[in-house]
Amino acid sequence: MRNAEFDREKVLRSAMTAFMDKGYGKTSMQDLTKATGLHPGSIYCAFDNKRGLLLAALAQYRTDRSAEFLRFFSGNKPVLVELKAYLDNIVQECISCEAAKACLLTKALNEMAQQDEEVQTIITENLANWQQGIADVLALAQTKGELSAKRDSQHLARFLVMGIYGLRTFAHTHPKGETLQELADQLFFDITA
Amino acid sequence: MRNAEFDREKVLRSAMTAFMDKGYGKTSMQDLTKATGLHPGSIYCAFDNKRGLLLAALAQYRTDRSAEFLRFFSGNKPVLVELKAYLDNIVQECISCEAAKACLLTKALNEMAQQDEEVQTIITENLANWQQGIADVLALAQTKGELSAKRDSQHLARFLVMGIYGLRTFAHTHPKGETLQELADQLFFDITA
DNA sequence: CGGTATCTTGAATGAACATTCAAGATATTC
DNA sequence: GAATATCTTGAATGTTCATTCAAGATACCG
Repeated sequence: MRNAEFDREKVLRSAMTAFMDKGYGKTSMQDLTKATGLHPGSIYCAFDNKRGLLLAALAQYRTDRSAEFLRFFSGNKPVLVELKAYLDNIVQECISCEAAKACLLTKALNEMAQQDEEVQTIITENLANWQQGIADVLALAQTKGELSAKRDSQHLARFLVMGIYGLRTFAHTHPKGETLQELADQLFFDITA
Repeated sequence: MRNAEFDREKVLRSAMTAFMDKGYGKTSMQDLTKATGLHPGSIYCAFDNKRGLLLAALAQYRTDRSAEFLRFFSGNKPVLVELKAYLDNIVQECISCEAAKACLLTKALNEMAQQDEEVQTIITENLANWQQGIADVLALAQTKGELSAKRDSQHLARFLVMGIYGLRTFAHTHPKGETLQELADQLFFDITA
């Protein structure tokens, strides 16, 4: 008997980064062996193939992002304050990482659209899950009286999610930080005012 | 002497569609010969290589989109009515085409980010040009008194463009038409109210 | 109508790639 | 410490792809 030597989470996070840098298609197996430190045989043993590694990386991404979400919405501060911090963090991500690294889900979604139905389904479910998280947060803000209950929280969540998608695409064309922050502020205002 | 036999515009539009369907990387030369009806040699003769064909297709896309823009903003109706029709048309595009086909520029931008600086520059310029077109339209609406001049037209244009980017990404996850229309309506309201 | 410049054709080329697999290494068990 | 089950290694494999090029076809000119 003998156990695998590599740290699965570390490997998956390296793979995530590689996929976010170049996209799935242009990330070669050689890139992945360099990024993960694993040899081809090990990758095929552990994840079946390149696509399997993508699926595993997507699962890890979901886990990591969920944990991050819970950290931001711990309930220690007013919901809207937490939401503002969450948005500001997204802006920082867009500025600091080289733009492309913004979100594995949307990056892969753009690339895989109409090509790999299973991957697309997984990504769509993850994004729907995230959107529901946002809707729950907004509904909580409404019951706490921080946010007007006039507009449906699901409706607001859809608009906010759309805005965040747009913000990330906008960041590709406009690496200037202040513009992104201004847009995020406007988005927050339109949702909460 | 002898002239080329193919119709350049038709060829470029076929190439555009092919690139929008599969993305640049996954569109093989075989796909392109099938889509354009040209043999490899002819493509290389006319456009140097696959990348040259992409550049030519991007130029054609810009031309086509500019013409479409002018058609929508001809000045026959109130600016805001024209703008609403323009947005509704984008929604229809997202619904009817298989989502991926939404916009060659953003699709290519997502794919090429951090990889082909020249292509990225061309795309960014095209998008900036489009954004300025929107800003001009909004400024016109302000001088005509259709739109409050309280918010800067450049600021409004950025927000609208961000929204449209987001709408297109949202369409990938949510092919349902009414949701997209609702989002577009909300976006129009937030800009004009 | 013949000559020629240019275009078209599609098989050939070489590079890059995902994947496989047999040999080597090493932890665990008895 | 020997046996063995499992993991690691990385060169080999076969495929796919962008690109080339020489032969063939065709329009234009004199």
